[in-house]
Amino acid sequence: MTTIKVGLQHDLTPRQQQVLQFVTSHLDNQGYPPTLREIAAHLGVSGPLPVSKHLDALEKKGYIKRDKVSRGIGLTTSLSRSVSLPIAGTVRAGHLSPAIEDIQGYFSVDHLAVKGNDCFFLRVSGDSMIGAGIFDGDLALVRPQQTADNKDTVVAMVEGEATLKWFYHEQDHIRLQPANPNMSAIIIRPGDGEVSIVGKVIGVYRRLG
Amino acid sequence: MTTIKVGLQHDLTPRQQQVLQFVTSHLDNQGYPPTLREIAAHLGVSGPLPVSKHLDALEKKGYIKRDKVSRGIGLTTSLSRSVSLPIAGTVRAGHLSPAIEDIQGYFSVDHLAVKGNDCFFLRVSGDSMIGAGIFDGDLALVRPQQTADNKDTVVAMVEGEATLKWFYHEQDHIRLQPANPNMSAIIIRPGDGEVSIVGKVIGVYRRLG
DNA sequence: TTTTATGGTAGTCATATGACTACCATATCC
DNA sequence: GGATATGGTAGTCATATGACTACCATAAAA
Repeated sequence: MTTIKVGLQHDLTPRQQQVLQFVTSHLDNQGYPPTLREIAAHLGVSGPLPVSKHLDALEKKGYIKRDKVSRGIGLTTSLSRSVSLPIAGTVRAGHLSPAIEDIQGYFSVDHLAVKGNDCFFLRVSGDSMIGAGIFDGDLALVRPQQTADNKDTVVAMVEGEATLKWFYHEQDHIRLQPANPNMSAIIIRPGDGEVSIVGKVIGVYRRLG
Repeated sequence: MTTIKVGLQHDLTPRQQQVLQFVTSHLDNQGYPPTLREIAAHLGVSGPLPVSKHLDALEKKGYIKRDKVSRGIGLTTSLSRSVSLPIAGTVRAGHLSPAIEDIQGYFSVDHLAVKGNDCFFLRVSGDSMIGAGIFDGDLALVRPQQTADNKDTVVAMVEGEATLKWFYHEQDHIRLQPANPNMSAIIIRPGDGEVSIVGKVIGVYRRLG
């Protein structure tokens, strides 16, 4: 029971694990795969041939894909695919405030959590979405889009300011509903000012402890 | 203010954008970067020199990092590190249940969110931590540890089963407190059974929409 | 024992590849 | 007009690099 095996690659020999790990870390650090001789140097062996054998074994076992070109090593494991997205400033979710500012930093997230390639994070401030489990300080993953469906959590620009609310389109108006019983909804009717949906919140990340 | 440049690459010429996009897609598809001549062929130009110029421009603008080796192109965006962690099964946060099972999959998260290298994710089921903004279906990022401080959210093994609760050490007993007024705390006194802390919840990821 | 898989040394070879020179065209900026 | 940046053609060159041959050692399997 309960044993958590974190990438142990049971069917690999220790040497093959070493090679795979080096290739992976080289890709992480340099952005491109190592040459056979670079791997050889890391292993402490003298020629490219043993390395080539190990890579062949790794390919046969399905861990990598080789091409007959320089640095022609590709990881088949899409495990480690992630996307680094900018943290685009702060949204005041309680009271309205200047909203989205410049990029504060970057945060990586699994590519499966992201749809499209223009998503970004916003750091939430305020308690207006507390009922939706979105707290002050959380990172909201936002996908830019102009439309929204009812009950979507959206970032809406209202009179030049960004708000994080539930979105409801009702009859002749849009209701921006905070998930907090102490706060009241904002009703926007045509002509009340500029209202545009910046995007939809498709994920939330919170750090604890 | 307010301009969100999410990979829009405003400061790139169309040609430079083409190059960057090709490099990115080549990395996605092949797992390693293209050569200058492969990029040239894609652009429809005849020699490596224009490509080299474009890559130099991209490096100067901070989009890539070049090395003077074959395929020595690394994306700076992927340099912000992430870690792929296993999703180690399900924790029933409401009622106690068999707890941690085998690995369901993997999920990448920014390395800054992880302390240590033996963390893992648990998929939450149940509503017992709803007051802490941890909902059914959320991914809880767990750092294994034996100790816990008061008010920490922990994964505790109680009589062979895993629970997700707030941890309080009081006088002669441990109180595992659900963040849900409809549920009552579990009091464990020495001799009541095996109680061990599996780990502390250091992050929560939730997918919306 | 023989075979097979793993893991290694030493070295050769063809060529893929980055760097470079020389030159040109077209814009934009001051 | 002159300077500068972008974008390109044609070609050369040194070497990095994958593939290969020949040979060896060890351990496990048949």
